[in-house]
Amino acid sequence: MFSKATEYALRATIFIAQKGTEDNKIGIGEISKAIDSPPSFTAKILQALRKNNKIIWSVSGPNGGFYMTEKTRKLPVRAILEAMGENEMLDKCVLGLAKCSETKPCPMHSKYKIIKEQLIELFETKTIQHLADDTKNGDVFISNKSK
Amino acid sequence: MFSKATEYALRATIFIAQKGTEDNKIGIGEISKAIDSPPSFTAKILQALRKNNKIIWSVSGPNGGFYMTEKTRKLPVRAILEAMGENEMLDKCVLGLAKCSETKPCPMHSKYKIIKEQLIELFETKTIQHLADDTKNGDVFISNKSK
DNA sequence: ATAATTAAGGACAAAGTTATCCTTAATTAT
DNA sequence: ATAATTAAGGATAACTTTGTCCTTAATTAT
Repeated sequence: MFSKATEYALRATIFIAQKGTEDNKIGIGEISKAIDSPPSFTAKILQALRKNNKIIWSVSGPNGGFYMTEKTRKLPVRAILEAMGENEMLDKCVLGLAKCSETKPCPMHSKYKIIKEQLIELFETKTIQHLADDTKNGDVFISNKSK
Repeated sequence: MFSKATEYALRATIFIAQKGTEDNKIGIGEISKAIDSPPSFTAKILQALRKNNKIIWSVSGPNGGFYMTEKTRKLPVRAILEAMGENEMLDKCVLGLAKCSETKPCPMHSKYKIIKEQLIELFETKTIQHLADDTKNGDVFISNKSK
């Protein structure tokens, strides 16, 4: 469904939402180990989430790391997707037709549309906080590595 | 949603289903022009659909080209997706977690599952023939090029 | 048989994505 | 102030996907 970069972005953000606060910042090492992602690549992604879209926060230096505020935890999952440039995927024609539309629908259009609307609804109503809460006591991420 | 290769595969197959019969085969030139895809790349894709999965048929030589039989027109859209290796996408975790499952669900699992099931249902019930019929008198494909 | 036409298939090129490494900047502790 | 720690950012490498080109094989028409 999404690119690897977006998967890492989602996992990292959820993890940071669970554990990262202004006085308990999390380093890229811990994050990438927890969510099973390549550290440097993940760092780039977090930079983007921070710089362009201000979904997460960070500070350099000892005891530095990443964290989130109450405010950004309330953002919908879609905010992460937007930051990762996955917006197109949410309104694109399944057949990749540029001109597919209500008035000139491709043969999948009407049925696919209904499904896509549910996806959008899901990503817009679920917040980062919701996802963090749903896994607070689980080890969904940690267990990813050990097959 | 899908790769470009898969988009071309879907469009090409629908187009062939509409126009290609054993005594009216369609050349790669006409196909790629109609569906707005790179000819050589599309040729490779059609080779695969032919050779590995026998969704379409072809013959070389003058008046050669691609066509479909009644039988393969009745195949579900999913057959094309399988041929294009998009199967993984239909049962993958949104977050890309290897271990996400019913017993150890990621925080998107339960809601995403419902949507994914609809997608699978759609691709399994819609046949290539259905899609061909739905656009028989339209110029959905041809119009794709001219913006 | 020969020439013409069309798909098959191999080699390769271009572009995009994923991933690594190294240097710089920011921050903290001593 | 200095040293240590951590993210920021640039350069580049590895890999995948997308796309092109050329030669070969198959088929048809003459």
